[in-house]
Amino acid sequence: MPIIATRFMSKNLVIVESPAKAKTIEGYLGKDFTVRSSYGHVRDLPKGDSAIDIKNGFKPTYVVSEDKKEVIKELKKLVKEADVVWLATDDDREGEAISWHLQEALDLNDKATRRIVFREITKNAIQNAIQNPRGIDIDLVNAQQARRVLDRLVGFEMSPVLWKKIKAGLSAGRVQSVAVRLVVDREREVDQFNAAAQFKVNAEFKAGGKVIKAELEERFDKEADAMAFLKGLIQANFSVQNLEKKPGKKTPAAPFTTSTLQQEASRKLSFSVAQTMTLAQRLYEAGKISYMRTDSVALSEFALNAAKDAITAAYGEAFVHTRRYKNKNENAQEAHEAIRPTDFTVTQAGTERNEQRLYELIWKRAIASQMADAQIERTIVTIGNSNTKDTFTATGEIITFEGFLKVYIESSDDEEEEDAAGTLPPLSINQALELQQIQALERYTRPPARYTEASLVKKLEEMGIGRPSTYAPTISTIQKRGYVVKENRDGKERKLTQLILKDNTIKEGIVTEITGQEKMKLFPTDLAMITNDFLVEHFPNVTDFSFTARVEKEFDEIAEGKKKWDKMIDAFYTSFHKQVEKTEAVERSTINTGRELGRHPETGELVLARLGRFGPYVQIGEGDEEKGIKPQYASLRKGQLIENISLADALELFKLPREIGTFEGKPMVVGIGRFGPYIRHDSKFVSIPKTDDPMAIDEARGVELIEAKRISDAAKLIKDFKESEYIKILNGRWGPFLAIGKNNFKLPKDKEPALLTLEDCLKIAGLDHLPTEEDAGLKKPTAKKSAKKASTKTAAVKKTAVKKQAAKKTAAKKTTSKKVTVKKAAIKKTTKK
DNA sequence: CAGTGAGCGAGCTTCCGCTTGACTT
Repeated sequence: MPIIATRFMSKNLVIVESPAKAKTIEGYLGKDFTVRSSYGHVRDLPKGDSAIDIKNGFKPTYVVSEDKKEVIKELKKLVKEADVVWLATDDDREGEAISWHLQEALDLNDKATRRIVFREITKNAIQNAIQNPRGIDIDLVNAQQARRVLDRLVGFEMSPVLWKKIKAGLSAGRVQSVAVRLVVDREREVDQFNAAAQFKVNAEFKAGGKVIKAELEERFDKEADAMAFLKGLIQANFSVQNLEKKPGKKTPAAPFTTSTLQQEASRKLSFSVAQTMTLAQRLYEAGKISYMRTDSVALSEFALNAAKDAITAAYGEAFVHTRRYKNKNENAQEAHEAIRPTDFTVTQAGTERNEQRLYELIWKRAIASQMADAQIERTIVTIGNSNTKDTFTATGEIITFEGFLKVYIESSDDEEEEDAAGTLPPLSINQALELQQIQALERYTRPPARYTEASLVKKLEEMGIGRPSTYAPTISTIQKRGYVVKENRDGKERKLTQLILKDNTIKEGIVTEITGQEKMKLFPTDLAMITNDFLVEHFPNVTDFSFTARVEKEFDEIAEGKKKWDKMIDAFYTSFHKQVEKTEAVERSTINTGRELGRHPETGELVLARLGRFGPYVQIGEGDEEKGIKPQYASLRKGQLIENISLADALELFKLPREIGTFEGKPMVVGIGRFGPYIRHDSKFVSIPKTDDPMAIDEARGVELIEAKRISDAAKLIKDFKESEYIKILNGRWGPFLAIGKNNFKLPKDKEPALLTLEDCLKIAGLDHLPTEEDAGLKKPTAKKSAKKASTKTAAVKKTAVKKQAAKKTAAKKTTSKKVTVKKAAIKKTTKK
C-alpha cells in the first residue's frame, strides 16, 4: 500500500471528534490534509419504539442526529474531494463506534478509508499514526452497540413503569438510578447514625517559650473516668520521656483526570462539577490545556519532558522527578492524556477570574506530579509524669526538603482533618515541661458524610459507573428530576462537657458546638426515596451497585470477539423484560408512598405523611365525603422527610399560617414558604429574618419588619416611567439593572443608571415598542409546539420557558395520570428504631 | 412564591455517551 505516496500526492480528509483537536492536528499535517470534526457521535437510535427490533436479534436502527445533519452534509462534500479518508476518532469503544457510524453515514468504501488512533496530540504521535493505519475493529463497535442498546432498553422500559406507578415524567437508568440510590442510602445511614460521645484529652505544655500540644491516646466513655484521670494528675510534674525522630516523605498526586479535577475544584474553589467542566472547556478551546474529559493519569513523553524543563528552569534540577503514572481503575479507557497545560512555561491563562483559578490548579497539579518527593522529619515526643504511668504524645513535623510541596498541596474530603502537625522547639530527654492545662472534652463521633456533587462523582468512578463525559450531566439530571437537591442546612447546637485541669484545680464547664451543618450537599427527596425503594424492590439486578461492572465485563468479551453482542443482550433482556411486565401489574395502591405518624393527641384523628402532586405533606384525619369534611393539609418543610418526620413535628406544621394582628386596617399573617418564614400583609410579602422565631412574632414586631422593608424597597427604585408601569430601573443584589415586568436586563456600564431614557431602556431590552404583558413575562408563553420548534433559541430562554410550562402544568387543571386514591391500607407503617 | 392535595381527558415524558452551542442571571 503506497501510503507515503498518497500522503504527498493526494488529497486527504482526516476526521476527529473535537473541532479544537482538528485545528491543532491540521497544523501538524500540512496542506495535503484537511482535518474536520464530527462533533462527537453523528448517529443514534431514534426516540420511538422502532429503534430496536427486539424480535430480530435486537437489530438497531440508527438515524443521523438532528444537530449533525449539517455536519454530515459538509463531510460528504469533503469526502467527494478526498482520495483517502482517515478516521481518527478516539481510541476507545465510543470512538470506534463513531468511526463506524461515519463510515456508514458517509458511504465510505473500504479501500479509500483508513482508521488511525493516537492518544496524545503531538506531531510525532500523529505522523506515527498515519504510518500505521488499521481497519475498523467491528468487535469493539459491537461492544459499543451492546452498551447503547442495553442502556436504551433499561432506560426506556423502566421509566414508563415509573410514570404509571409513581409520577409522570420520571426517569430511571443504569447510571442515574444507582447515583440516586447512593444518595438515598447515605441519607438513611446518617439518619440512623447514633452519635456516641467520648472524652478526648489534650494537654498544653510550655518549653523554651513555645507551646507544645500533646494528646492522650486513651479516651474515656464516662465523665467520671475522665475526671478520675485528671484528678490523678494534680500536682504532677511533666517531663520528656522519649524522643523519636523518623524521616518521612510525601509523594505528589497524579495529574488530573476529569473526576479528580472536579473533586479538587469543588474542594479548593467551590465549583460545581458543571461549572468546572464549562471553565475547562473554555481553556481547552483556547488551547491552554489538554482535553478535559479523560480518565487517564498518563502524560505523553512530550509533556514529561516539557514539565521537566519548566521545573528545572523555575526551581532547579533537584526538584525534578519524572514520574509515569498508571491507572488503577480497570474500567478506564484511556483514549486521552491526563489533564495538563499545553505549555508548562505558561503559569497563567484564561480570560476570566475563575478560568484563571482553574488553570492555576491544573498547572500546579501537573507540575507537582513531575516533582521530587517532599522530605519530612517527624518528631514524636512522649511526655511522662511523676504521678502515673500515663503518657501524652506530641508530634512535630519539619520539612527538610520541600519538593513538590513548593507548588501544590492536595486537599481531602475528610472533614475531621486534624490540624497539621507544627514544629516543635528543640527538646531533650528528661527535660522538664511546664504544664499550662489539660483539657478533657466530650467529642461525638460523626455520621458518614453526605455526598457533594464531586464526591458522588468520585464514588461513581470508583464503582466504574458513568464516563468522564457524563459525570456532570448525570449529576444535573438527578437534580432536574427532583430526586436530589443540593442545599445548605443549618446545624444544631450541641452542648459538650469540658473538664479543665489548670493550676492544680479542675473546673467543669459547658461548651457548645454546631453539629450537622451542611454546605452544598446532596440530599434525597421523598420522591427519590419512594422511587428508589420501588426500583430496588422490582429491579434488584439493575439497581445493584455491581450491575455496570458485570455488564462491562461482558462488553469486554464482545470487544475481544469472545461473545456475540445480540446473545448477550438477549440473555439480559429475557429476564429483564419479565421483571418489567411483572412490575406493570403491581397495584398502584400497594406502593408505599406514605406513612402513618400516629393519632392526634386531642381529636384522636389519624395523622398521615404522604407524597402528593405538589410534594410531601401531612394530613390530619381522612375527612368525610358525605358530610363534606375535608382533611387538613400542610406541606413538609425543607429538610423534613416523610420517612422520619415525627408526629410532634408534623403537628407543628399546622400552627402556621397564623394571624398576628392588623396594620393599616389589614391583617398580618405569618407563614413559612419556599424561601423561609414571611409576613403577608396587603398581599405583599416580607421575609422574617433568621434571628426571629416565626412563632414568637407579635403585632408590634410585624409592623416593625414591614416598615423596614418599605424603607429598603424605596431605596431599590432608581427610576420608573410614566409611559409603562412595567419598566423600572432598580437597585438589586448585584447593582442596578433594568426590569421589564419579570424580565431583567443588564445595564451598560458606561451610563449613569438614573439618566437612562425610555428609549435607552427599550433598546437594552431589545424592544421596538412599549412592553406588552407578554414582554413583561406576565402572560403565558407561546404554545408548547412553537416553543419546541424554536430550538435555535437561547438555552436560557428555553429554560425559563420550560420552567414556566412546568409550573403551569401543575397549576392547570389538566393532568396526566389517573390518580388512584390511596386507601388507608396503602399506607404501610414503617417501623422505626 | 407564599397554597394546593381533583373531575372528562389528548399526547407526552424517558436512557447513556460522544461533542459544542449561544445564551444569561
